[in-house]
Amino acid sequence: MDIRFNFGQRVKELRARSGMSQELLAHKAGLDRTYVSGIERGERNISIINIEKIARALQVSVGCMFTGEPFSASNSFRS
Amino acid sequence: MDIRFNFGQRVKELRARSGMSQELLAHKAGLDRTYVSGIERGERNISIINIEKIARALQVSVGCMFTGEPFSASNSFRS
DNA sequence: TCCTCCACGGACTATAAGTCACATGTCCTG
DNA sequence: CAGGACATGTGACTTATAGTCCGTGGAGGA
Repeated sequence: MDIRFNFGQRVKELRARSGMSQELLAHKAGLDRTYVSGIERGERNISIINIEKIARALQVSVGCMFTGEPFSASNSFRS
Repeated sequence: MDIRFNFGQRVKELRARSGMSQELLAHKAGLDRTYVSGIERGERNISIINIEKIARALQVSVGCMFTGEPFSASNSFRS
């Protein structure tokens, strides 16, 4: 499976969970709406800096973006 | 603070733990040795596909690359 | 001295970032 | 039904930078 697709699905899931539109998420992350759309569709090979922007906008940890865990519990220890 | 730096430190840590040189890691990941060097020094804005390549080469989950967890305990995405 | 490992640079090429116009579809409301 | 507001998909495009390939030099170990 393509990690871009999985990541996109994860973004979509987390965004839906917080009730945001692509446009609002894009605005919070400082990105373009169509760019976020491309990410969710798995068409963008997003870089680590933009991954972090998305995570921040979604209010989850970056690690959380790559797990099925509902919340950012992954950073339980350390920091 | 800079996610590139933190990611680089994490790569360095995991690589050291598995006793690989930058060159070997680069070869396993299918990347250039100077590029891996740049990543570890926090100078590279690596993309998600290459993050996955590095994770694979290090035999850990992608999520593991962003946590302090020693092993790939949480694995929801798979190839 | 050789050898391995790594930081770092210059010069490229490949591709991500970022933006736009427009299309589609849904759900309203007059 | 026509209209408007809103959410999203999509192709095309330019600019910025990711990523490669050549190298040098230094530290440390055998």
